[in-house]
Amino acid sequence: MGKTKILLVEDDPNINKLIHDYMTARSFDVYAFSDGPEALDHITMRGLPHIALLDLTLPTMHGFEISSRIKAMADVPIIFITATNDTDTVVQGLKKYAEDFIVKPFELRELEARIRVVLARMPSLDYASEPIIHIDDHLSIDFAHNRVVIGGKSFTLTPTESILLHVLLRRAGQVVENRTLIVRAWAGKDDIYEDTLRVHMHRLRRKLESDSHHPHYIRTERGVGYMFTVRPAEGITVDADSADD
Amino acid sequence: MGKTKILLVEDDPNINKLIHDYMTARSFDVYAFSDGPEALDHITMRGLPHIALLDLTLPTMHGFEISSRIKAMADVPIIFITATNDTDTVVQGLKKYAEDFIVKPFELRELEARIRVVLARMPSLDYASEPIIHIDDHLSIDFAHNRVVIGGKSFTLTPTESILLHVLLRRAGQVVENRTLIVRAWAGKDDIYEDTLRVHMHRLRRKLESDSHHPHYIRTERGVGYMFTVRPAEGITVDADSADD
DNA sequence: GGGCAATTTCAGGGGTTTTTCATGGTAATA
DNA sequence: TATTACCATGAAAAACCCCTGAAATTGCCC
Repeated sequence: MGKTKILLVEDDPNINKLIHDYMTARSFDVYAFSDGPEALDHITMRGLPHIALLDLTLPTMHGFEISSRIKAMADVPIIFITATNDTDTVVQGLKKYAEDFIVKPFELRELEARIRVVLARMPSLDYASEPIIHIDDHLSIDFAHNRVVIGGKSFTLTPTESILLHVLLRRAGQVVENRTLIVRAWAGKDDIYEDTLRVHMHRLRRKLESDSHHPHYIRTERGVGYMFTVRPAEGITVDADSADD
Repeated sequence: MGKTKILLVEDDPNINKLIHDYMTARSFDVYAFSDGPEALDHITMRGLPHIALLDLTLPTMHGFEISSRIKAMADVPIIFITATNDTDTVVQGLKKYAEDFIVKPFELRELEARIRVVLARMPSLDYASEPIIHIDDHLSIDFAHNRVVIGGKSFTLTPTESILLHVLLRRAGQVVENRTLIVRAWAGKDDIYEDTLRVHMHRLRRKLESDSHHPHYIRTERGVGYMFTVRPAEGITVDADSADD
């Protein structure tokens, strides 16, 4: 597996170069841009990064906007870099979009430390590095374009479905609690009920499960949450035999 | 589910009270202390919080020290509150101990936002990430997937059974009182009778005892409670220490 | 505004889990 | 042995959770 990919969007050339050089020296792969559209184009072409560092005030597109677009594709962690210390902005950003917020001027060491903390909490990010993820012979997923290909057929995922699938995939083999799924897919909102989650899981299943009564990929853990399972070969060890109840 | 529990350690009475009152008003359960030892005692007595807010400079115990002790018990997320903006301290803290760092003076809204972000990105501090526990040659337990494998057969545990087994296992070799089991499995509810507990223990036994008349693993201590016993020599080592009520 | 896609709410049904209840068994005590 | 308190067990009722389709709502683009 390759290096960790950082998407950087910062219009001040000096700061941009500083971050780029420092992080590159710390053996990250840094893709640096000075405005939102180019960065989003890059994602469309080359796939998702493991983490995004976004300045807030940019020439044509606000950092929040970029963040929304990225989050509509997948659950990519975001750190905002900003010159303003305005509490409203910070709170709004944290509530709706970001995993962290760092205020200029800052030291690069601190930025690095914060990046690593965030990444440490986001397991299995290898999925984000390949433009197209091949789950097995039947299923492959392209998060940058919100598409799944299953048994030759191709479906478009809605933004919500996309995030849910991404969160599940990132923790493949572990049960992801309903609460966690809701928090990640509907960050900031507080009036989302489990019923809503169920409906979305249902439609996600309809797209990638051939037999929805015996789901192959997405498993329900009653009372807890859902789990993405990668069946036979690699993946997790679910003990050879399972006679089940 | 109950409220989110915050452990607060801050020796400045004003700030302490401010945070306590604000977070309580935002419907968190706040356990506030002015020094490390009392806070750690509280954990030993009353169980782990969902998140800890720690000041760095405290009378007898440094915030880093408290953090180490807590992290040694469980993966509880930590946010440091500090007056210093020293990068070395921040970096060191983030690297080794904390999920986030907030510098005084700060607005309570921002603290709340950061708490929520940290909680949202934690993989849930339940027993969801423990590895498979091998009790002996016949029995192994996988709490992450709520399953037991006994003599080649695999059974799924219901949530209640899972909790009960988990509590018993953590104190393997000791008798766990009925009342304790009830508090653990039905935290918050107050109309649970021992009869109910017995029925659940019965069904737990049916799943992992081959001869329910002569139970091998779960022993009844008449008038007191139940005890999980690991028979011969090389049983498992279930952490000697445990912090519960 | 009209149309379209996505989201959310709602309600029925099915299955599982939890709880209660009733009965018989077992250990301690006098 | 009789009594009492506690426990095991099965069965049935109640509560709960999830699936699913359909309708209502929202949001966006032309």
